[in-house]
Amino acid sequence: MQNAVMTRSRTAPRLDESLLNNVPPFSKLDSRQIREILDLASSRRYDEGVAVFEEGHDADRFYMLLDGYIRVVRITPGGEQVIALHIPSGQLFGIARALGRTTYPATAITAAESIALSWPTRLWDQFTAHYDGFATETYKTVGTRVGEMNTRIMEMATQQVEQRIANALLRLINQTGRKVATGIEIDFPITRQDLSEMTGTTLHTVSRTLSAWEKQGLVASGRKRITVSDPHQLVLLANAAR
Amino acid sequence: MQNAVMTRSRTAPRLDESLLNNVPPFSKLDSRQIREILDLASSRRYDEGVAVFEEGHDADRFYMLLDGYIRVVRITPGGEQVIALHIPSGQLFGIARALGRTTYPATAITAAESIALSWPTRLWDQFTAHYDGFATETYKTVGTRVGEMNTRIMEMATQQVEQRIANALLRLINQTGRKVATGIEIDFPITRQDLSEMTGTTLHTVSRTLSAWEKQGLVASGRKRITVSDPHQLVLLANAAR
DNA sequence: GGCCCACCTTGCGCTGGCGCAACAAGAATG
DNA sequence: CATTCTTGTTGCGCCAGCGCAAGGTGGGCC
Repeated sequence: MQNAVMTRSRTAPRLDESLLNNVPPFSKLDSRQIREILDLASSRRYDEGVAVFEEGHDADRFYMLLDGYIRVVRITPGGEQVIALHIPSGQLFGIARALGRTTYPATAITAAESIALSWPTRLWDQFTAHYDGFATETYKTVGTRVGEMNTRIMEMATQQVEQRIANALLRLINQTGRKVATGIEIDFPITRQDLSEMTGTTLHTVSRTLSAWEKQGLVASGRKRITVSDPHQLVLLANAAR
Repeated sequence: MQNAVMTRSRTAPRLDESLLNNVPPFSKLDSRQIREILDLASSRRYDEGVAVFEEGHDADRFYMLLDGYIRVVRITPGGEQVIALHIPSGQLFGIARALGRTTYPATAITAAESIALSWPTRLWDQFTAHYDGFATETYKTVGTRVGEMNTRIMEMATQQVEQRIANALLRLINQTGRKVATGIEIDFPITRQDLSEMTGTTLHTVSRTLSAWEKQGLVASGRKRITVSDPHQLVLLANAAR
């Protein structure tokens, strides 16, 4: 599964400081500090569908997604996948240390071709101690993700499948949407199967639901591609009382 | 809802140091440090069914549960409750700061009569900076809870109602079980409704399921009381392939 | 002791969504 | 450009679990 094409920064030209300038965990730092951090980083490109790290393995590195998208997944004993989160570029991931863990709690798979920086986990304490705002911002990230998980639990406990799919789509276009002529498109390849793994249903039901919405002009979709043309209507659907 | 009976430590005798001696976030501290921490704490007793703090309110204090049980709940716009977690004694809660938040993300309700210490949130940074192990241990707590939430998402996405109820029961007896003659009893009052709010189903289905298990001798239950007599069998049920 | 209220049980009919199955339509590969 | 693979669509039958409704039971309170 792992792809052979990769580049370590040690052999490549120095990374540009602008990469981290506007990224929350590093935004309070001055140019010298960012230089230090970049010099310690490895940079690497990942093909689509490749695992960056896997659930249960030693958390020996933590990551910062520069470009692309990451899907955080868990596999049941029975082999079914569940998608826990999507991570857009500009965010840290694989930060087991922030949760007091020594192994990764889930698997990270690229949803599109991606580029990520990474550092050895032993630098984590150094980062939190020396770099102003790093700790605070990472805990905010954790907090946001916890909030998202919480919301999903509520949705799964109380909502109908149709509402859950609507909510999942809305979350995706909020986090990773790209404006196009006909609406907002999800900016990485996503299958019905993926959506079903995000909402705890089957690809059949997702397919049927999207077909129905397409007929109503709410969405336009094709192979691995979904465009929401009427977000407002989708919000109404998502909040519809049972 | 809030109960009138309460005691602030400031007016009561000094709290005993043994209270925090074996509690993970404080276990590495010496007697002098524990004294300092206790002198800053307020202690208070809560009746069963009382809200300690509420979702969305300013996170002005953080808490340590000395005795009793806490239910962490969220309410949907439609008014339905979902139980996110149970917190047993000896754990911190209301630690919005550890998630970079300024408001509580959920409501904490006592599941039984409880006693908790609390400190103003402005002391949080002081605690994490000065007290060895405090930060590490609290992030472990966060990590554990994130793991639990994650597991619940997986269960809700992939398992049948019966398995989810079995898993919820097993989690409860692991965290808060008390050995009795006929098995392991959940150590605080719990209704079918509560279980349904933990598993995303209805009290009817929970009632039917428990009745069936009772006939098979797996559990014994009464009003607000559940005893698991055959945990092993329950584990088999929880893991049963669809 | 008797009333009331909160909690629990159970029967019955209905339906949302699943599982199966067969097929369609691009994309990728040689 | 033929073949194969992956992804998406749709019809159909079925059933787990829900909603409704009616009734039971134990505890707390006047």
